Amino acid sequence: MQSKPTTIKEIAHLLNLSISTVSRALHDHRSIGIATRQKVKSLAAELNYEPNQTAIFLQQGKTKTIGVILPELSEDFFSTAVNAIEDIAYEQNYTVLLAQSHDDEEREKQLVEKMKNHRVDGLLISVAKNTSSYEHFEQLKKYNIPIVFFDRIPPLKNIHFVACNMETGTIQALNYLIQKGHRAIGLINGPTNLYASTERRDGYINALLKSRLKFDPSLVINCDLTKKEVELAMEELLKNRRKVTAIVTFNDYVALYAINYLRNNVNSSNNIVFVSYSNLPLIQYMHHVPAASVEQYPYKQGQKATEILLDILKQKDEDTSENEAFYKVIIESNLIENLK
Amino acid sequence: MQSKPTTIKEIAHLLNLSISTVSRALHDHRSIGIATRQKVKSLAAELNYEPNQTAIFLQQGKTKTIGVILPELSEDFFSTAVNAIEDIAYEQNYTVLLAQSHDDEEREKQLVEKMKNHRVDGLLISVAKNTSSYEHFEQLKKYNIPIVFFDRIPPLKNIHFVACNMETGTIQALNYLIQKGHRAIGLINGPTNLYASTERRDGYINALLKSRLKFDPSLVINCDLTKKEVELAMEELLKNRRKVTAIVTFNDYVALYAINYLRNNVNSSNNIVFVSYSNLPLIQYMHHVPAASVEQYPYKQGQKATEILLDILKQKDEDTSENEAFYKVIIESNLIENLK
DNA sequence: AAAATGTACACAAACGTTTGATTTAATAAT
DNA sequence: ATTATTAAATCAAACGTTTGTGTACATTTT
Repeated sequence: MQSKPTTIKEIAHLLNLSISTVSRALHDHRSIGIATRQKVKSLAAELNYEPNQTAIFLQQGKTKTIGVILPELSEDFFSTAVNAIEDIAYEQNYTVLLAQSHDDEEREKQLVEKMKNHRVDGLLISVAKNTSSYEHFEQLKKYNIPIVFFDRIPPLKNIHFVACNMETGTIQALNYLIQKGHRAIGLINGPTNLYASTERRDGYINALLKSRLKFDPSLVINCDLTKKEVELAMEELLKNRRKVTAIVTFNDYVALYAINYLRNNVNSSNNIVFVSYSNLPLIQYMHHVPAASVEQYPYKQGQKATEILLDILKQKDEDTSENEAFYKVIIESNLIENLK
Repeated sequence: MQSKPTTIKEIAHLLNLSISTVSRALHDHRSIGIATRQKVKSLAAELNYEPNQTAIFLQQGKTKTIGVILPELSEDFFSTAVNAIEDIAYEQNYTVLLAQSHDDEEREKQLVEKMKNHRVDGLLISVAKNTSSYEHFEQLKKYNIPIVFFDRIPPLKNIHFVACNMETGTIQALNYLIQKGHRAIGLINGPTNLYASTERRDGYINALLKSRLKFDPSLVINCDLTKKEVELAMEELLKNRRKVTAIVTFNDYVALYAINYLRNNVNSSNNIVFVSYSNLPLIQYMHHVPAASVEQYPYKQGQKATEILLDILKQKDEDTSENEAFYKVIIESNLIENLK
């Protein structure tokens, strides 16, 4: 007995009513008599009627769906963010269409296309590491599909975004290390095209200058965050003419790679202090813990980004006026000491 | 210049062709002259035409979308599984609609409804911890929406599922411990209504019996996997008249809680050996590492489940015949020793 | 030269809704 | 008694596709 789902049409036919009457009855439209309303509703219930959303989507030009494109779901930061996104979306009766770019620009572009074709109402994006052209985002604007970028934001002018201010966190990190007496502090940074890398570098430099310490460019190394390049970076830092006593790493994964590299390749007397970003939940259980982490609040970022997007969508419903204000939310990062 | 998306209709009008001709031209239908095909295609490209999927969905009665409902995205096991699911879905040009039940039966039911209304082609579900009634799943069968359960499967007869055989892994774990000389081995298990709990318990008992050891029920404690209950379980195990020297824990999180409990509440001379499940990626960096973990292959499970679902969908397209075979895929778990 | 075949396109229905405009009948106002 | 008002329901268009059937014309077959 695998009946096709009941339609409004069948109900109409069964009750000798018009389709529109049934539709309105189900929506409690005042122009429908209370008696027929009841008749319709009870028959609908009996037949297990459920509105076909795809039809409604087509009719309304909205899908009550938001697309989410992010680099890697297996990264804790992003899965936590999606967690938040889904929570907020659920509260407001939206659904989440999820896809990962695997940090591949080409795939990212395809996904944007796909999301557009699916007619998502809006998009939440954290851009791929190596994305260097941004037309695929610009295009969506033409179709009036709002995007809110989070965490990894592209260098574009008129966009909505929520991100963490890594500079303040970095300054806190540097101050923390400087205060502990460290002078030769390395920075294993991310790819130069990421804004997050720029922020870390700026914070690094500014903190040094404010403490009247000299900035030594050879202590800052960019890498693509893979294990291999992190190890190369470590190699280079250890070769530096100054003895590096502390290292700031782009994120906890980089810290892991670096710490492991030390354990495996260097006489363990080498007691470098690490400060990292992200503050992964399991970090507190690690062998050699980074002394502190700059917390980036992934849940809060996901939450805020979603709230903004849903807000924009609501405004679009109400206003007709072109709203040209852009949400630019900065969440301040914070240094969190890891108690050992 | 926020033009509404181009439609097939506009193209038709612009070229003085019928809508159907344009549609067919874009699909390279052989009944359309090659000249018009070109004309249509180039104009479509020029106008940035993109088919409106919602219209196609309605027309075809399919959405090329699979729904995924799982308990907690922030759990590593599940985010890894989703990672796999999205990968496979992407390969086959499907999209993923994602939602989490937060282990709440009521929310799970609502989500199933929502997915049904969204007319997902199929569903991938890992059921909530405390789900105890299953009509919401049964209902979907009526509408011919296939479900493939993974990891947390309900006790129903005619269902598709892929799961890990925890019993063999558990037996391996017990044998490993027995061989190391342990005799009083505790088991901190999950809720009794989970099949996964039953499997662990069965494996636990069978391994003991095969080694001609007596099964002591007081060494097996069920809990709801929260930190609090895990600590209560530890308390109870430590109170046991026999001196527990090894503990098998339902998963790595439980192990974490238990190990931390020991660190904080007991004189550290207490050197209990832990064996756990899951094998989280960061486990190798932990302070006090479980000696071994039963790997459940979350990526493989997600992958397999998705492949099965897409397979079923493909069959539905081709055959009309009622296929009443049920996929029941068991992935063997494996004990993996954690080299310290 | 008539009939059969093939080519290139158009017509129109269908998918399941929502919604503005219209109709019908009953009721109230003048 | 006539007109205006209200209530209750219907009609029909629209959303953007796909697809079975129909048609006109040219080409081939006999």
